[in-house]
Amino acid sequence: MADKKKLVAEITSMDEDFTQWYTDVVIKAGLIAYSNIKGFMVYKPAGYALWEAVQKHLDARFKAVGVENVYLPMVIPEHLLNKESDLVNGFAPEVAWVTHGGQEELQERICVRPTSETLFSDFYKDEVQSYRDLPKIYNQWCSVVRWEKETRPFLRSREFMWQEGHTVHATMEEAEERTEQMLNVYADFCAEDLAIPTIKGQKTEKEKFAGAVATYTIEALMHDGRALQSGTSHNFGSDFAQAYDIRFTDKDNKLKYAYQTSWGLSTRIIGALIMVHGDNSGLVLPPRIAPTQVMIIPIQQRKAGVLDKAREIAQMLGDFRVKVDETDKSPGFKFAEQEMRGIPVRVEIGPRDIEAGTCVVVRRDTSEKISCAIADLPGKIAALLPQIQKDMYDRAAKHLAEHTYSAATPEEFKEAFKETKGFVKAMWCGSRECEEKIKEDMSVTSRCIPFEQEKLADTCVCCGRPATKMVYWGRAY
RNA sequence: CGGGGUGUGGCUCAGUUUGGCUAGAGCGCCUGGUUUGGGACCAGGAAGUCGCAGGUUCGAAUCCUGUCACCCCGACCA
Repeated sequence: MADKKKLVAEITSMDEDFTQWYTDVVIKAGLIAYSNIKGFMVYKPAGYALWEAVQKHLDARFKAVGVENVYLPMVIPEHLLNKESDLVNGFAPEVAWVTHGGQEELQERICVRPTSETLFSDFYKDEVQSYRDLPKIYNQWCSVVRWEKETRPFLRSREFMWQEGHTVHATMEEAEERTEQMLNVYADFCAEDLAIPTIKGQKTEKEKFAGAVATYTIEALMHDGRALQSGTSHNFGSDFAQAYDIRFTDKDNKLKYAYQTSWGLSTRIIGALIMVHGDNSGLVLPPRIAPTQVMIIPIQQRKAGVLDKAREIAQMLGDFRVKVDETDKSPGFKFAEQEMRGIPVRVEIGPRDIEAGTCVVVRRDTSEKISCAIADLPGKIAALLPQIQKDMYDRAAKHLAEHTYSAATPEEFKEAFKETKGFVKAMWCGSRECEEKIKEDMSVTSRCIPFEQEKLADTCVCCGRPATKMVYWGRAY
């Protein structure tokens, strides 16, 4: 896609400056407006519609595996946050504090949730008494605040929307099963709805969530070769239960600590959507989540019958999310506009077509133009949308495969990151020292220990000692 | 938090070095008309406390001091 002719001016070419390209797309596609407060974004209709689509699909997948939605407070009193030390240490530098209520200074300051493990734990403490109360498979859709130093639309904002699932179980096995199950839900959602292939794996001790026993992740590869953590699922074991005193009486009449998990996916995924599928003309949306799937563009719309025909076609395509661009702009402007916004299919209809009983169908992802009899259009679109969805996934998967490299020796490892942009698979001894040294020397981080392991060599690419795991390394957003 | 940069109509900027007359341009916006198969054209119009505060001066967008915000590059993070 990168070599495709740039059809839209005003968007910086991604080969020239990927960061600027990203910002241009976000703005020109009408997704975001900057607010007056650093790191807080306005979601414009096109941007919010994407989040609504993500919510709709993901929520349906949650419901299918027994998840129930709840809503908890957005603020946490300090003493409650302080109960779990790893969590506090992990998030302390970036929480926002409320110190006053009106004019009065509060006795105890309260923070705006950076994540809700503490609140859920405190809630479950009273809610869970017996094994009969378990499990609880709850989720909430909300926004959280983390006072980041550097911010970017979708990828890192100080307030971001997400869902956070929090579960309690009677056994470690059940918690582990749920942790893996939810990671799979995320991976399937990314692959099937967003057309984004991901690598499933486990975070290293260094990269795992503060307070977790194990963190699983799906890692996606952006067009510029950088990685993006796209969803995470944590198994907390009984650590939080011990800190927050979540105990229940089991079948054997013994008092036991419960086991917990949490899992989240945020508006950051929209950044992935942009950076995996976008091109130099702007956004490219997979049909399944595109708020508008088909845009009908009338040509010479003032001529008698043209607009009527366009509306008639919209009626015919009632099974799809379809719109007619009736604005009084020139056709060229409209084409460019719809391309920037990433609408999967464009249908052109003008006097010439009407006379011939045809229309022109154009794919956003390939720019392919197809002439189609108007009568055949519903069938054509019905076949085309899934085809585009599949092709987009295949292209992204091809990009991922072509930008994943293997390194067996330290030399190969260094060489790989000198030239290549993407993931590098390499063997690792499992020590934190090596992980830190690699980060220091090459400014890349371990992305995950993939579930699908390969044996590339016997020794660690850093220290030469016997290797225990194969790890994906990369530069991350 | 360290390094660099920028604040002038909605947007992108010129003007600041060397203070001076009524603060400009392009894009966008509004009105009317002509247009329409890859970002149309003509005519007219609206819109700016020059980031904010103080100072120097007969006079400040321009000089000085302070301050705030934002952007980029690092360290930290979904």
